[in-house]
Amino acid sequence: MIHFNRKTEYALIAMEHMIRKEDSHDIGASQLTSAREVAEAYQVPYSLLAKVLQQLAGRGLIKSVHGTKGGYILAKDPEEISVIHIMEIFEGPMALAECFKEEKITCPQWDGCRIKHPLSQLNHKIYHLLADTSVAHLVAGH
Amino acid sequence: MIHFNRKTEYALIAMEHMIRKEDSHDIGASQLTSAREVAEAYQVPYSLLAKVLQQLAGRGLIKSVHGTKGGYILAKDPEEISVIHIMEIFEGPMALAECFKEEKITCPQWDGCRIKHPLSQLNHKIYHLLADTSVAHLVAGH
DNA sequence: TAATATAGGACTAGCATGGTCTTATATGCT
DNA sequence: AGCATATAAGACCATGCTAGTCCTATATTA
Ligand code: SF4
Ligand code: SF4
Repeated sequence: MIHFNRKTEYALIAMEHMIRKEDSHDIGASQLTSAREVAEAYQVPYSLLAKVLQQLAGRGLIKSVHGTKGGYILAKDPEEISVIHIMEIFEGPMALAECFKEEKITCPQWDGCRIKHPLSQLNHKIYHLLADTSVAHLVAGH
Repeated sequence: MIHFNRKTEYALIAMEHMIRKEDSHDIGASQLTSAREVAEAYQVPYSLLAKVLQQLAGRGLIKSVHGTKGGYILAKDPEEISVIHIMEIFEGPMALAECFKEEKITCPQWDGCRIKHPLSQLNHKIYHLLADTSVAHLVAGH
């Protein structure tokens, strides 16, 4: 089926939260966002969210700060981060059909398959929809 | 992740096969297509394909003929059958996020969730891509 | 009556998802 | 120094879905 898994959604929720926080320009307020802060604000399981943020940090999308008063902060322009980028971190390469993401073809139907080319076109259209939507678009008013 | 499951692919393969057969206008050749014929032509597991075709017949997309020399034949204009229609038979309602297909909301994040509206827009765009692609489009040259 | 087709239910191995728990480490505050 | 709190990372697990098999019943033709 076509759907986001929870990790992707939690990542998007957290990113939206951090973008909005940055936009608010609250002088004095820390720009850092901790996993706990997001977990409590949106009722997301803390342990799982923590690892989601760790992965985002590992990919360089956000920067982490250790220790008390630590947390995360955006490391890139949110306009430059696409929804498909987040998705592929948590769900692997997007492919409507298995054969669209494989080096060596494992699908037994491949030889005789006559639908792979038209489906590949659909695949590209959906991919570009997701690639053309940045996480900044998720923030209301953007 | 965003992908078709095998049943959907097998259904699309079978539909494409039947459309092409109908287009060929072979006088004398039976227009009926058996599950075994498709299974052998595309190396699809017969038992599984049989049930896929049964479901398509149950939904009225194809008509079944019992007995020896029986099989299936298209019951509707393939231009009028969308890819999303086939998908939703085998994978349930399409929804990028769970909350897009529920009557009563079960997602714990729903109240505070700020990404559901922008994601819903994405959802509709993808849905219409799939709704605007008919199974007839899958046939080469269409 | 035998062969072959659809109809449909029961069952299962394997895998992905979504989650928890534990430990290690870094940092700020008193 | 010592504690509280933050990230980092791995092990572990319950549940549900996927993709498939197998078996039986029924309809039709030769
Ligand atoms: S070859 Fe055809 S059946 Fe196999 S994965 Fe690609 S599209 Fe699907
Ligand atoms: S409410 Fe938000 S988090 Fe919950 S399913 Fe909908 S989009 Fe996802």
